[in-house]
Amino acid sequence: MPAASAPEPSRRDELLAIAAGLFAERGFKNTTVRDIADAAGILSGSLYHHFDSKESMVDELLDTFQTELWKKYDAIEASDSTPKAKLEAVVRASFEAIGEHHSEVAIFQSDALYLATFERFGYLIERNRKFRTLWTGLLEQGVASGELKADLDVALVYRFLRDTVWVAVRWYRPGGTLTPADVADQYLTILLEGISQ
Amino acid sequence: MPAASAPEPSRRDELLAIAAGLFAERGFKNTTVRDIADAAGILSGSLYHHFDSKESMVDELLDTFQTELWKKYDAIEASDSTPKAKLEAVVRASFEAIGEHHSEVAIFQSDALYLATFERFGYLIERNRKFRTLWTGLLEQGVASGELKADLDVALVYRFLRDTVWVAVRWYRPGGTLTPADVADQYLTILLEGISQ
DNA sequence: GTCTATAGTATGATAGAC
DNA sequence: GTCTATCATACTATAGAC
Repeated sequence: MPAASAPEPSRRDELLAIAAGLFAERGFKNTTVRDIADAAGILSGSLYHHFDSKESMVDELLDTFQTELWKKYDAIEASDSTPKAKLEAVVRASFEAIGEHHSEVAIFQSDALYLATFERFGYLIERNRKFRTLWTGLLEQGVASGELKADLDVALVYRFLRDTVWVAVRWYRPGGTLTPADVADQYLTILLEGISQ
Repeated sequence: MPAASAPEPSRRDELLAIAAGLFAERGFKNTTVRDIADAAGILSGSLYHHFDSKESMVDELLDTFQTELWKKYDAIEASDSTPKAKLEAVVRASFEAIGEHHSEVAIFQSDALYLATFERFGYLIERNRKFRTLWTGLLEQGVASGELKADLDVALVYRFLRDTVWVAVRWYRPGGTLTPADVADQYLTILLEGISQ
């Protein structure tokens, strides 16, 4: 019976984590099943005992991560904070996701556009729409409530905000001196107050 | 004799432009030489009359674009504006580059990290270093001159600014209603003043 | 759960005719 | 400048032994 505090990862989970690291580092298409098998110390054919295909590996990674993220988003949306506070909360939750699911976010940033061209990954497009609806909604409510500037171009600020948050996965390294909360604080300060003296 | 106002593109230039569009749209690795040839209406073997390899195509695209961009950066750096004005100018020049060399910027954003692992593309790493030196230098000078907030974390603001500018290539479409100058204006306003009321 | 062995395909690139 | 034809290699995936 494994200790409750450290559930033993199954071999399958280990392999998936190895694949995630490689996909994140060099891209889905640039990672071969042989690369994954090599990194795991087995032969490529053995991978197919655990997974149907290379695609199903990345599918499982992205779906699991997004499901978890949306639990947090839904809770924030359902809370009774002000629009601005909700916006800050979803930004913080997103930076936390970069800290906790670094590989998955990196894969999503690099390969989602390509993967979304296959029917199998159609859910990526649907989730993207839902994401935009949530974030632009909060911006619009913030403008309406007077917490944000009245003359904002919401569509443009949305893209600015979205990109600013997720692109941080390119340089942020979990386990360094900066916590996700630190980065979120600084990003929100810049976004809300600007850098001008 | 071709008209001076519209120099005829050579067949080679046409092929390079076709390759650029495909690389930008689906990534370097996801684009095959057959894809490029198909799009040009020729067979893949014929491409090798014009280019040594697929790599040399992307090499030429990135190098040409970066050389041109650095002419602008160097001129801005050498001007006698204030640090803040120089910073605004390099941001504007970068958005202009997204407008004028959309495919090249997109390729750079998607594939530079992967390509830089080959010696042939070592210049990408060197240029990246030069870029960071220029931008962080301007931020530091802006803080020193009192134009920017004194308590800025320059390294973090640099990454924020850099990513915010270049990642716009993902959604910006040249020829739409927004000019690069429009986008630059809005981005700079957010960056300098923030979105808080 | 992993290995051996291999099928089937896609890919970058080349040689020589037209 | 393009085509025909093809090579050599790399890739995903499968079948069956251990």
